[in-house]
Amino acid sequence: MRIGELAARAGTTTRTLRYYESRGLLPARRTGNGYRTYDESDLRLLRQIRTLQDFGFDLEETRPFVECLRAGHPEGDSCPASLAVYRRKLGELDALIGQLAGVRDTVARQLQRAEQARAELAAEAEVPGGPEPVCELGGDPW
Amino acid sequence: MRIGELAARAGTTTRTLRYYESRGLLPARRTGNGYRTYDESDLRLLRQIRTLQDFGFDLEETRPFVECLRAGHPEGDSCPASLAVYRRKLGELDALIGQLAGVRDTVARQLQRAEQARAELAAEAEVPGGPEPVCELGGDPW
DNA sequence: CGTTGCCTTGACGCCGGGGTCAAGGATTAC
DNA sequence: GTAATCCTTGACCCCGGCGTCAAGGCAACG
Repeated sequence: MRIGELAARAGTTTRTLRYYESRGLLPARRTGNGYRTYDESDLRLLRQIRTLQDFGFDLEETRPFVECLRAGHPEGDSCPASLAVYRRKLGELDALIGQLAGVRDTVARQLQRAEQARAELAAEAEVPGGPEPVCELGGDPW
Repeated sequence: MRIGELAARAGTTTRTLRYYESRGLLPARRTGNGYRTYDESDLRLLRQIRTLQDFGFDLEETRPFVECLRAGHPEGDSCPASLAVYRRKLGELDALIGQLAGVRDTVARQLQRAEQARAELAAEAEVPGGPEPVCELGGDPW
């Protein structure tokens, strides 16, 4: 099969395939006229790459999986190098998620605070000298 | 104060300040010799920008906060436009965190599966024809 | 006077993962 | 024959947020 068909079957573009080839990730055989030609096993490699890319793996991080498949293993993650990438990625994801969760909470608190401040200003403007801010720690109002 | 001092006091670089100015975010007055000159209020604006940037806000997203401060409000988030950015960012963060959590779980499962497969292969190789895989649903082994 | 150290503008580089021409060759279809 | 698709390589573009020169001006110190 030629590049256009492979691209279509993997749901990507010819440009992407040539890019992968330029990175040494998915080399192609050539026919007499210089056209790239691929077979079903290339489609498997490509699908492996795409799956990992969709997970947010860098292109370089897919390389161990591709090489594992090319070495004849049944799955791209049948090799230690692939497992190592999984583990590293898990760590990165945990770190990133934790960091984002921290930011999320900070932003949520800032929003709360700012909304509260605006509400107080609005109330004060509506009834100038009107309802005092309630003291939530109050005992009996003398 | 001049650009170098402002940069130092905000923990950033002169290049960054010129970049912000080129984006219209932090314009500078000029002295007679063409040097940029800033005052304390500029430092406040800059700190606001930097804080939000550290949270992962795009530069454009800091603009409402800066304009809010420049309009004389006590805080950068004292204006509705800033609150809108907060809310939008919260949504984005939640979506992103959820997505990353999904990927994290998928990767974790893949890792588990792949490790399990390797362990089974190793066991089989160690005692060829040895311990059969246990059938967890078994009744009596006839 | 020279040296050092700040400042100015302008312009290119980087990173990842390709998109998007451009100019030309090969094959197939009619 | 020629039109329509494919294919080839090469090269520039994009994004955001700056880093990093380059070439030259202004100020202060000794």
